[in-house]
Amino acid sequence: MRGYGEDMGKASPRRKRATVHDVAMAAGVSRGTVSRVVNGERYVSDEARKAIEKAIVEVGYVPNTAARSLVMQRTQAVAFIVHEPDRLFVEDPNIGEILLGANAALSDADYQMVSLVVDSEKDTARVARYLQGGFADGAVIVSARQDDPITRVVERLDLPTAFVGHPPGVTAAWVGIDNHGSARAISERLLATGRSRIAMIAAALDRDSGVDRLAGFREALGDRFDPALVEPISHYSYTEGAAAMRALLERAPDVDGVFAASDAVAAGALETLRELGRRVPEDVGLVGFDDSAWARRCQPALSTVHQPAGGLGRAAAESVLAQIRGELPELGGILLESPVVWRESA
Amino acid sequence: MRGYGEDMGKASPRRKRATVHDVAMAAGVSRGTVSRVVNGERYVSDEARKAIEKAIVEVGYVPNTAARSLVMQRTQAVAFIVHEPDRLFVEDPNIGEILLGANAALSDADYQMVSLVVDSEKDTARVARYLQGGFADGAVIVSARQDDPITRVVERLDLPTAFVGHPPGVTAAWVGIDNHGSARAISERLLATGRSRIAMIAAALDRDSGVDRLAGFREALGDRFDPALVEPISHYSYTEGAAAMRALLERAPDVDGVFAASDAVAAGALETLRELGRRVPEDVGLVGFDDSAWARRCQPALSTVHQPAGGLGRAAAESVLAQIRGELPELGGILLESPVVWRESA
DNA sequence: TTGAAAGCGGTACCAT
DNA sequence: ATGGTACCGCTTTCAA
Repeated sequence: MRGYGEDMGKASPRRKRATVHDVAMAAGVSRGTVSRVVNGERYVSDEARKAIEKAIVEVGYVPNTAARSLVMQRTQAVAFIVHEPDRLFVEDPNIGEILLGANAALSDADYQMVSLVVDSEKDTARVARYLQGGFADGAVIVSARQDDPITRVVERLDLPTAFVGHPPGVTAAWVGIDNHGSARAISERLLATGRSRIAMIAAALDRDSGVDRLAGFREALGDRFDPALVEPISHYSYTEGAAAMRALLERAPDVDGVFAASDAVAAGALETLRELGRRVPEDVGLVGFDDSAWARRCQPALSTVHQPAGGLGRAAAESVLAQIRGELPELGGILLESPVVWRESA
Repeated sequence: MRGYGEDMGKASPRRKRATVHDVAMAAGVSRGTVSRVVNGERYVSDEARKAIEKAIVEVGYVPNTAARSLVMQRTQAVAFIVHEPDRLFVEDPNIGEILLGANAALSDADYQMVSLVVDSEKDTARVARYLQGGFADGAVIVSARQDDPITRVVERLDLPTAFVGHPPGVTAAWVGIDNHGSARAISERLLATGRSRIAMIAAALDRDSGVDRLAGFREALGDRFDPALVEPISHYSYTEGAAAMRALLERAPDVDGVFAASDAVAAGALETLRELGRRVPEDVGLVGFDDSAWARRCQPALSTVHQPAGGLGRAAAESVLAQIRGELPELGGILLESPVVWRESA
C-alpha cells in the first residue's frame, strides 16, 4: 500500500508522476470532477472541491502538458524564434531587450514563451517541424529572411504570427520602426553640423532595415549623395564596422561625417578612427542607429536613433495574442516611435 | 469529397492538419503501418512504404508533437533555463555563447532546445509547472540560486539536469570553471606588475562564482589583503562597476591595481578611471574576468581570464543528454580550462 | 452536481 | 509484413 506524501523512506526512486486518476482515487471522486476543479469551473460542491484540493497536494499532482495540449488543441505557449545569421545573435544587444519585452507581455497573459534559436540548416528544419506539429499557438519571429522555410511554414499554417521587422514579401503582421524616416532624420542632423563629405557604412542589405536605412540616408543627402562613399557590409557587426571604416578612409581620406547602420557598427568604426588618429567629433562626426548599450558606452557617446527594443517585443507578442483570440492582425504593420538622440559623437 | 493537395480553391480557410489516419486512408493501409514508416522501422514492404511516403506529401502530414510526447513519454526537447536577475541577462555576453553552445550540442543529437526565461515570480511558478508537466526531457540551468523553486523542482523530479555554474547546496550535475584558482592566478599576475595597493570590485556574492573569485583574490594577496579595498556590488554589471570604482577611489585614492569581478564590471570601472583622469595601465592596473566581447573592445584591451562560454553550454547539454540515456552524472561537476589572457590594461 | 465514456493523435503489442 | 486494438493523461459532452 502506498503512503501519502513524504514519509516513504529516503531513496525514493523517481516516483511516478501523479495523474488525475490518482487524485480522483485519493479524493474519492471521478476524474471529471477533478478536472473541473483544476480548471476552476463552477458546479462543484464545496465538499468535493476541498477533498480534491487536499488530494492534489498530497499526491503532488501537476497536469501533464502534452495530454492537455492534445485534447485542448492548444498549448498556451508562444514561440519566440531567433534567426540571426552567424553568431551575430550574441552581439546584438537589441535581441535581449526584444525577448524580454515579449516575455513580459506573454507572461502577463499567462502564456509561456519558448524561444527557439535557429543556428543551422538542421535547426531550421527541426523548428519548422515543431511549429507544424502544433508545438505553440503562435510565434514571434525576429530577423527572418524572406525565403526562410520557417516563414513559409507559418504562412501556410496561418499560425498567429508577428514579425519584428518587416521581411519583404511577408504578409503576416509585423511591428517595426520607420527605418527610412529615422535614417533620413539623423542624416539630416549630421548634415546640419556642417559636414561636407558624409559616408555611410551600410549593413544587412538583405534585410528591410538595412535597405531602408540606406534609402533614408540617400534621401537626406540628395545631390550630395556619393555612391563611392557608401561601404556595404553584410551584418550589423562591430568587426565589420571597423574594417569598413578602414576601407572608407583609404578610399576617401577626406570624409568628415559617417552614418553607421547600427551602434555596433559605429563602435567598430570609432575604434578604427581612433587608431588612425581621427578625432571624433572634431575631425569626423559619427552617428549610429539603435541606441543600444554601445551608444552610451562609446567614448564619445554616440548620437543615434533610439530603437524601442523592449516595446517592439511587447507589441509583437500582443499582436500574436490578439490573433490567438481571433482578432485580425493590423494590416500594414505597426510602427513604433524611434526618435533621434543627440550625444557627443557628432 | 475532398480533393488531394493544392487545387482546393484560393481562400483555403485554415485547413485542418492531416493526421496519421488521413495518411492511412490516402495510402490504403492501416495507421500502424503509417506509424512504422514515419518512425523508420523495419518490416514494411517497399510497396507500402512508397504509397505512404507519397500520401504523406500529398496530405501534408506532420506528426503532432503533443500526441507523440504523450504516448512516448518523452518530448525530445531539453529546456534551457535562464534565470538572470534584473535585466542583466541582456548585458551578459556570456549567456548568448552558452546558449549557442548548448543548442549546437542538442541539435547534433536531434533534440530541440527550448529556452525559457525567468524574469518574474510569475515566470518562476509557470516554468516550474511546465517542467513538472513533462514539458522537456531535461534541463540546462544557468545562474540559478540555491533557494530557487525551479532548482527544487528539478531535484524532486530528478529530471536530467546540468547547471552552468555551481549553486551551493545543489546536488545535480554541473559544469563550470575554477573561479577560485583563476581569480588567484590573475591576481598574482597583477601583483607581479609591482602594484602595492590592489583593490577588488567583488560582485554577485550570492553566487558561487562571486564568492570564489573573491576568495581567490584574497588568497593571492595574502598578508597584503585589505578588506577596506574590497567593494562589493550585487551584479556583474557595467553600471555598478562604474559606481564601485568611484566609491573605491574616494575611499582610497592611492589604489594602483584593481581586479574587477567581470569584464563588464571592469569596463564600468575603466570609464570611471578615465573620467577621473587615471591612466590605465600607467596609474592603475586593471584586470577583469570572462574574456567576453568587452575585454577586447575596451581601450585599452583588458587583461582577463578566458571563460569558455560556448564550451560550458555544450558540456552542460552533453551531460543532460548522457543522463537522458541513463548514464549517471559525473559527481563533483566538470571543470573546463580558464586561462589568464594578458592584454594591455595591466 | 457528478460519473461514465468518448476521443484528442499517436505508438506498440498481439495476432494473423 | 500488416491490421486491430489498447492506452498515454486529460477534457468534455451526455445522462443521471
